[in-house]
Amino acid sequence: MSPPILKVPSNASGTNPSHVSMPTTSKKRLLNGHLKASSPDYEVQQKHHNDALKPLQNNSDDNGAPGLSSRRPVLHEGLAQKLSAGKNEQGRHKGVVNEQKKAALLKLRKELPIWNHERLIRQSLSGNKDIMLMVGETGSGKSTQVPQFLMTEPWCKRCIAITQPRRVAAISLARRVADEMGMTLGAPACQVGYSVRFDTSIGPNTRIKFLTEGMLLQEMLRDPTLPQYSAVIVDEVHERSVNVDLILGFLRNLVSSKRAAMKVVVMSATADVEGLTKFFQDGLREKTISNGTDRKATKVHSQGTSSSSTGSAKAHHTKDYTVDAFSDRISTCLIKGRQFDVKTTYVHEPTQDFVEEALKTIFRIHCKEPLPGDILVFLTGQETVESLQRLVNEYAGGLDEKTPKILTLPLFAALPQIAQQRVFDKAPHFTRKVILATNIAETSITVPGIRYVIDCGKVKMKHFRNNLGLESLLVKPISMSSAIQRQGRAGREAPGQCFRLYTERSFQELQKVTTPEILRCDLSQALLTIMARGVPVQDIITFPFLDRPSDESLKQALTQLLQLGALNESAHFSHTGKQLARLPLSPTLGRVILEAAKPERDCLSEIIDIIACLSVENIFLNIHTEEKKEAAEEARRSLFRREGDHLTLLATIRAYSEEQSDRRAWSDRHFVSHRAMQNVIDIRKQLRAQCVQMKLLDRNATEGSRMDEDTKAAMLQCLLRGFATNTARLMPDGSYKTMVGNQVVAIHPTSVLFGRKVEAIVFSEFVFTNRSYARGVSAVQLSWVGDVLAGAT
DNA sequence: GAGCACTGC
Repeated sequence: MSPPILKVPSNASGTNPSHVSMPTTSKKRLLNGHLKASSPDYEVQQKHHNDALKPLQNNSDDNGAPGLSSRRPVLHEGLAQKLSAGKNEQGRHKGVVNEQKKAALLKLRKELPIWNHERLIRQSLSGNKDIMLMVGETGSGKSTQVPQFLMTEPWCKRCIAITQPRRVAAISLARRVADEMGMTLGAPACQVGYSVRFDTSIGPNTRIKFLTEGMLLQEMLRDPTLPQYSAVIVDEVHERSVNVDLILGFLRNLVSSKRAAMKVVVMSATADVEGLTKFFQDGLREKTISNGTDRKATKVHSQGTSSSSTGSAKAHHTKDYTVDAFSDRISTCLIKGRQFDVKTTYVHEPTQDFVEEALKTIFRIHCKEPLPGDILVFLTGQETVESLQRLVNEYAGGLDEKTPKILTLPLFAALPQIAQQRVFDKAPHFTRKVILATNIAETSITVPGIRYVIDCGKVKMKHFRNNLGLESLLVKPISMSSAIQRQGRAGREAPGQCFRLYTERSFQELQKVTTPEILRCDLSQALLTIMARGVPVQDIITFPFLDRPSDESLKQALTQLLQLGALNESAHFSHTGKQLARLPLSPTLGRVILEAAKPERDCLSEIIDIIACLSVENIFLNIHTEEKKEAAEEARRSLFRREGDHLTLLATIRAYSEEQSDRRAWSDRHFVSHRAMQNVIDIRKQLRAQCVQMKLLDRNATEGSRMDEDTKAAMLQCLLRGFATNTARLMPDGSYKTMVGNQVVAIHPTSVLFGRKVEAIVFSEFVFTNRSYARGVSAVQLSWVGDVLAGAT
């Protein structure tokens, strides 16, 4: 196998590429065993980590997290070090470096707003005080300092867990805290570790463990009481992911049940403190009252009114709990952040076209305000980003020579990493950077150098419609907290300005906080998560949701789980349900896996490959230009299968796997996303391991390679079992109508079956834009659909 | 003949 070519990111602004040292990279590639190390994402990580001696200077968020997200696994420094030659000397050297780092960092730590609160924070969790709610504004240092304050407390005998919504944040926080403690992340002696999907660095001495929310939930599957931890710190709660809501519910039960000695810290940037306090007080109160009284009645009393209103829990709770005997077990802590003033202006009249308004505002700022000071524009999606970019570039051509130049930089998730990285490069001389971003810049990526923010006031958001059972993406007004978050991006390094492309009146009318995800998504996976961690079906109604989803959406999710067999006929959580919960997949995709493992189907290896493809974003690149479109069609022809998109995916992953020399070049040739394919390979590996562990797959089973007629039929029937309700039949007029609900649905133009007429189809995705579309489509026999529908109901 | 924000196991 010839080594892949190492691509050093090159760009016009002349960034020093010296952070990519060839020996290290080759070493990592050897250790990883395949092509991963040559991915540009890895280089980004290196760059940040080598900057450890000058922390908080760039790209560092509140947490010290690098701003750019990377999905690629990182190898542990400790392991790499052990395998390198002359390790003793290097180890000593490392020790000196560690001490130097530690000393340099201590100076910076002492300047953090949180530093003077150490005693108070320790006291807040001493004795019988179990819960602390902490509001720490951006830049307060809470994520890095609080675990270090607490780890030496007498009650802290075991590990401290601290959860993060994103992988990069967990990894870079761990690295930062290890540096502050003078340790080497990944070395056996290190007291700091992390755990994220596909990548773990935990040693025998780990005392502080950063992990993603999903990972903590995964650990609860083994033991819901989390006996390995003395404390759990839940960070970034204001983002209100489904997982964080579930974790808070479990932790409330845990603390109030007192089954385990457990301290809980809830941290947030803009928390609704009253709502959270009330939430945990209710838990403690409920437990006390339920001693000897009617448990059910108490539970209904304490949370029955929490309806699906979009606001926080605050609105429902009034005077009866304000003075509470349990409040001494809960403390609150407010830490000021480090934020410069941001002057905010509004438009006087509501605007029709925010792209045009943004264009005007950009040039108004550019011509009036001196350098330095880059502009960050918040837009809704790729399309608005690209059209504004065209406009700005067009107008920038007409600027006179005395005015600084403009460099426009797009920023959205679908953009290749190498292009995302450009927002971190220093602007060329006499040039102002204008970053055109989606919501990715609100939470995931912190762009340095921003003094001006332009906020269109809109966001693209997913909504789940219960009655139709489908999700759609809609452009919606942002919430007030989101507007404040965007505004704050202008004041990270110096006083800044924020231009809101909406009126002050519209701002006042915005929803206070963003509707939590749990109120607008399909709940089947969340319910599966809850039940697999020991909550019986009938107790779901009393699960402590911070915001309770509507009965209707709960019922819909239960119906879905019943159809998939996660609940048996007597509505108890079944063995199938337990198995589905162990798979890192949606319940429907999981069900397809379980079906494929049945002896009469016997196509698990093949199905795992297909499911791995379905659980990443599109593996085929979108083509924009006409000539490329033809080239892409030609190149992909060998991969297409007439049976439909699922077998096409299987053919693609197989061709990719068989490519031994240069998979990146293969991907480029076939207009396939190399990044997505690397992800597919990781997921396939994880799914195979999980299936082996669950005794569904033989350890020595070969990778999916069969494509005979019987296997093909078996695969499609497995897909049908998971997607029984995503089926449609051909009507005499040539349209397709769903078997359940009799709705018209069209095959999406990106499907290989587009324009074809087959008697019936099964599809893995249903999207609603201008009309209803089926995406991920395969042709099936009508009789099969009849069978599966009869069987499932 | 379409047009998809962002995470995570």
